[in-house]
Amino acid sequence: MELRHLITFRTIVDLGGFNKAAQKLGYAQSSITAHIKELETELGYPLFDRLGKKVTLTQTGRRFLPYALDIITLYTKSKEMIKESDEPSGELTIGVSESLMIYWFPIIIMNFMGQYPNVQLTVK
Amino acid sequence: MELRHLITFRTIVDLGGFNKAAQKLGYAQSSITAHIKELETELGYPLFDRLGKKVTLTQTGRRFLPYALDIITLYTKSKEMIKESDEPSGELTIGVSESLMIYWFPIIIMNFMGQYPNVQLTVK
DNA sequence: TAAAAATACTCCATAGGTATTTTAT
DNA sequence: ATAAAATACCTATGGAGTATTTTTA
Repeated sequence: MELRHLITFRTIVDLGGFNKAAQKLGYAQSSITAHIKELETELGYPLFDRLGKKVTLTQTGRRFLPYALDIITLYTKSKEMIKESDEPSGELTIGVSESLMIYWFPIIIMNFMGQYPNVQLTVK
Repeated sequence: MELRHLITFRTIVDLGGFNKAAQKLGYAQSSITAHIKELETELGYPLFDRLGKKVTLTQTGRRFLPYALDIITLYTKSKEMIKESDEPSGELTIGVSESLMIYWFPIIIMNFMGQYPNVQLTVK
């Protein structure tokens, strides 16, 4: 199972067609066909009814959709989580002289807070 | 993202090594290395600390594991669900003559009930 | 006949295997 | 010295594209 097949699947459902999905995802139309064919083969059932110009979810497709969506969001979240937990976080207290505070510090603080939003900064 | 990479990942964690995972999953050891390398590249972080003879989960690996497990079970469930909803289910009531009932019916019923466990069968 | 998907084909990337090398015990 | 993973290399499969054909509205 390839995540990008699920993404293709979802995109077709969202946009209502293989062509549109191909455009949006930057694939050739035939690649979209291949993605879905792959999924269908793996699941053992067709996901779409092909009716010439229109394409509709089969019952299997309708049932499979929520699983596909869940898997996509799970993987997305896992990546976000990894990224986030790589960032500095927690509390940080620093002391600084008044003169420095006036000239340089505001800029430095702004930069820092922008870069590390999960650090709770206290200035004394 | 390839589901089989996640399965490989889980198997390594379960068995505690690339070689054992390779054996269990029927891959060559180098393929296991490739699977993990692929995952690590995609996530942007190493999943294991390689310590010569031993292999340990990194912090990222530990954090990613539950997501991997969830994705695997989700996909597995989706396939089961599709299979099940393909099977006949519901209630079925049939009438049968006594003579037939005595000789053939028991066998037929047993077969039927074995094949379609979701059909509630009533014999009159 | 026009719009959309399937198919045929071609090319290249990559998955998986074998054999070898590296590394920590 | 040994057990385990990484690496180098090779082959075959398959993923993606282009061009064409099929289909039904």
